Amino acid sequence: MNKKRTLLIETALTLFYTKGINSIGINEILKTSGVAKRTLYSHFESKEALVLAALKQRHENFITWLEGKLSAADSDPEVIKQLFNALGNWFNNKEPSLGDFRGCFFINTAAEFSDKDSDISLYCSAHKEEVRLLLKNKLSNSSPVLLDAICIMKEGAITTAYVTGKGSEVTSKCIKILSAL
Amino acid sequence: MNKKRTLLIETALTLFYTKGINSIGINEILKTSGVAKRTLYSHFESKEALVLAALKQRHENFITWLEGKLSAADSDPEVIKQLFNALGNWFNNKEPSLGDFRGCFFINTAAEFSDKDSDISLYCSAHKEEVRLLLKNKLSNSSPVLLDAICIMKEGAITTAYVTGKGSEVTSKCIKILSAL
DNA sequence: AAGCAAGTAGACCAATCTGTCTACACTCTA
DNA sequence: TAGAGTGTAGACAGATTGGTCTACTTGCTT
Repeated sequence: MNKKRTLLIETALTLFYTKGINSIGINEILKTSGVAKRTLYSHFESKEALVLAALKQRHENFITWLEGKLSAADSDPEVIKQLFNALGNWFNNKEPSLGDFRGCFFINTAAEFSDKDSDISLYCSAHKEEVRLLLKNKLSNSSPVLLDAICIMKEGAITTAYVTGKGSEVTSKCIKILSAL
Repeated sequence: MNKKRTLLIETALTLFYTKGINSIGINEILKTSGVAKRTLYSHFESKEALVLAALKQRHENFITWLEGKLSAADSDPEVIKQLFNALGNWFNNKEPSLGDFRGCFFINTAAEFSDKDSDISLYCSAHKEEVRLLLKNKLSNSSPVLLDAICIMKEGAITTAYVTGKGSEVTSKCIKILSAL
């Protein structure tokens, strides 16, 4: 069934996200999941196919999570507050559905794959576009500048939290700054 | 002399930055630079040592470049304008001293190395700290919030430009947003 | 009960990885 | 002119990579 397939994707996603795609070999995914190599290659034609499946899984997890976090927000300031508070939780490992924080999986993956035209890089770009669209639909369409500001600061907050490790302070600063706009 | 050493660092930096550290083997650096393997290992005790040297080189290049770009700025709005215009040039490959744009070398490298306590990850974090310090010294110390905003938006702009490929529009948006603060 | 799909374990392959080592060549200086 | 220092070319080692293949087992369905 797709039971093994699902297990492989979940295992791959966890390992890829926590260690980086190039640092995780197929054999490690097999060992962790307990699945045989033959089975993996009957479900996925290559490691790249598995990577794409993991990206897709993460994308769905993230979008679902984000929609949930923003569902109660009914005004622009409320969207900002809910969004960055949720991000702050994530940075501090208080969002179990997103796993232990190690930056944005799509930014990290794009950093590992230099070919901009590869399916993997294109998927990372498309993910960001879809998150932007989600936020756009949540905001009053009166201020396109606010959408830009939120998206740019969101990326900045994630990157800053990951690279510098100071994730606790960043999000409240973002809320303060964006509220002043 | 340190001629070979310099050549190795420059070659390594270019290759690491354009392709990613885990995607570039020692042998490729040797082939490109024309240096013998024995020579490399007489100058650097491991690949990691070479990576650290390349990071240091990039750090110095970047700081020098940034200081040059901000030297004429004598007010906060001027700093913002010069900074993000310079970043915009970088994104559009108009800053030869920084090489073909492939995001921030330090963010990309941090994404590849998951161990936060490794020398490599620590160097990436320290680089961001030093850039922040440089900007702090350039700004009137009356507004700490502005410094935060600039730093977060800088990271967001770099990441957005790299992952989505839309680097042309981002920086002018940043200037507009920050000027409204 | 038969047969097929989906699984397992793991040997194997060719390539690539970092790093070591041998053997030799050049160039400066004492 | 002798020796030290720095370089070269590349074979080699041992581990690991993604991926293929054989031979066998399990479990569902008709």
